[in-house]
Amino acid sequence: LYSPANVSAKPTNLHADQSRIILDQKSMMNKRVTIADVAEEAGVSMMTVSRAINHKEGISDETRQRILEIAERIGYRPSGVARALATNRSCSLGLVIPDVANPFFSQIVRGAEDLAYDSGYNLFLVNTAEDTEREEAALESLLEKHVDGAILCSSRLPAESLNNYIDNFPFTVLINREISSTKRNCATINVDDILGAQQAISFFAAQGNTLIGLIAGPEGSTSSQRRRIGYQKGLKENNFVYQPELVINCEPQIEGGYQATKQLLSAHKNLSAVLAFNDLVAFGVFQACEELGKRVPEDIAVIGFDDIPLASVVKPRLSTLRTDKRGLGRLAMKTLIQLIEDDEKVERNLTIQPTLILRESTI
Amino acid sequence: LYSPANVSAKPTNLHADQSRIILDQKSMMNKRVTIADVAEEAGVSMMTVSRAINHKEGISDETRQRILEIAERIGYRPSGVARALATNRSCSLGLVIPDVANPFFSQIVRGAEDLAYDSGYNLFLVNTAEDTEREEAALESLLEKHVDGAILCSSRLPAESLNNYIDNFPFTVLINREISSTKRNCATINVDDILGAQQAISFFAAQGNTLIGLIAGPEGSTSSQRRRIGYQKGLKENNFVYQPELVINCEPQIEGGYQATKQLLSAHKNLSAVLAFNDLVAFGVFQACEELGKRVPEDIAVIGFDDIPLASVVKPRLSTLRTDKRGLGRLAMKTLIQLIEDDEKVERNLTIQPTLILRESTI
DNA sequence: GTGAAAGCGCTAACAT
DNA sequence: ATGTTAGCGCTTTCAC
Repeated sequence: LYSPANVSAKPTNLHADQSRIILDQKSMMNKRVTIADVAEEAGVSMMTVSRAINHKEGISDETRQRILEIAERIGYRPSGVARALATNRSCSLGLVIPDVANPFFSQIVRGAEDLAYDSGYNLFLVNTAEDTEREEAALESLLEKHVDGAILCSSRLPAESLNNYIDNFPFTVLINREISSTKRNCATINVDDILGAQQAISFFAAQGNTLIGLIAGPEGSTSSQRRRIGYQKGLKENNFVYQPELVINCEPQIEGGYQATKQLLSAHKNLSAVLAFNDLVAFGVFQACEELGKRVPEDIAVIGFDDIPLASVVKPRLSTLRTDKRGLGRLAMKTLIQLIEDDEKVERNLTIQPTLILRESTI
Repeated sequence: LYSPANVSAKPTNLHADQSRIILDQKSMMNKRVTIADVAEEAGVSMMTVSRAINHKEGISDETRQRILEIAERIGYRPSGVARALATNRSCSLGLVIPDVANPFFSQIVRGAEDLAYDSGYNLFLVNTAEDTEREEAALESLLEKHVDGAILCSSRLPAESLNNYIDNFPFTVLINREISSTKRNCATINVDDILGAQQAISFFAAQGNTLIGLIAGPEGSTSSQRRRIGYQKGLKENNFVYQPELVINCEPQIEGGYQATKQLLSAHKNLSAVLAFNDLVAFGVFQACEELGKRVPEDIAVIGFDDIPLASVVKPRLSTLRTDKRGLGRLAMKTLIQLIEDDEKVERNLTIQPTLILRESTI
């Protein structure tokens, strides 16, 4: 029955055949190849396999090599789920934004995902659609998914609720949102809207404009409020009088800018410059000017905010305050990963500066 | 020491106090509140708790209610990781696209994520950056994460590799990519690029154009190949001669279209119409035309593909073959979920038609 | 350098 | 209607 000849004849093949049978059975039953399978095939314990695949020490190079080859051969793939349960680290992160379809946010997503990928994390993406309930539901689901951290972009959550979630997540990074007290597990990154608006106004002033309007976007938005403050500071800086009637709120899309501009221009026909809440609103300004027979930039100079990709494509090409959106996404992700990796010296409150890009909508 | 009086005096409070101590200890040690804590607090077995929180039957409404309240009170949150390990279902899905920053894909993402959210799934988003290695790495990571299914968008993977991944994922939906053999765990959704391109060419022909160029996008892309076929069919249909030198490949962004157009126009100065691979490429065509002093549409008519939001905003407004991107994303997600939920009658090969939208870039 | 045992938090299958 | 047992696939801790 058991002859030495048989065994020594083709031991490897026998072994391989046997394992193939086992693996075939596994695949029949739709079962994963596990660390136990690798261990059995290699004739070592599961621990040794674990050490090999995780590149931990305390194992000879020779056995590691052998185990790695076997793992490869029998099609072993580690289970992130099991690993997450055992280690309490999922290597998944959350990114919560209002709307990926908005080019401003999609650029942020791209920057964040790039870095997450480079760092070995996967990214859960969630859209809130500016809906608080949906945002809370999303955060709950991320909490259940055991994410190692999350980036929240332009969160509309009330302060109390937001604080509560920050406490529940291991780590969070907030984009364009401030919190009252500094927390060890939370960092914020804000675009310096005030400075940006100031720059625009100063530029307008230097060009000899005296009557400068602001199409201010949605009243409730933090960015809108900050841009209005910058507008006021810019006027003061240049010794102009702040006239509230030259400021008008609107929806942050093209149509909003169009309506607001028509209203503003009908009341102030000698307006010579307009700062728009964002680039889309600025496109609305263009439309209204065209309709009213005002030339841009000869009659009216226009500056937008954000520099979305098509700002440089529309006619006239739009001058705007550029935010490096992809860089912002990368920075947020870098900060999050630093927090996770317990980097002591990571800055908790970052500000990034927009850059004034001059194109054809200003002289 | 132990007097019945003490016990009966305020049993509930004692219990509550005790549990609070336990929970405080837990939170001190940064431990999760588990199903076992709820079970202990409620004085039932873990199974009963499990049944309660999962709304399974075989439990009285009364106990379910009581357990749910306790769970809520002590801050229990189910562990998706543990559940995934036990059930072999993660409630996570993967979405693999070339680039979220591209408005075509970001709209698809939005549609897909909306439906995933409604259906109780979370979505891992991955960008491939048109890089095959990165795509494979992404798929590997999704496999490790135990996703219940994945949507692959415009995959550049060689057929063999793609087939292999399809076999390894529980379910996949392919967008804009075909496979040789129908598989039970895979569906495909394709935009009818051929028909779209044909329509465009026929329209150009009807307008009296005789020399029509194609800025064809990336050579490896399926869409590019199909659009080229449609271009050829369209020419043939209208009795034009196919001249390969009027077709030029490029990167699928503005810059690519710009470069390609400059090249094409310098060699063929009498070109009177251009079909662009997508809207971004078409914007690049605009830029090049402007630089070369060609008016659109008077000197050159342009049609794009996709109809991204700003196609209707640029000047001139771009005529284009519209795809309902958000609808496509929703359809892909719906199909994936149907596959997962073992819907027998789900169609494995879907095609959606683009619509020719005429604006100002054509006469 | 390697292995055995226990456990992460949950649920399927089988009791009762 | 509720409880018990035995995992899911991996890592941690301690032993050798």
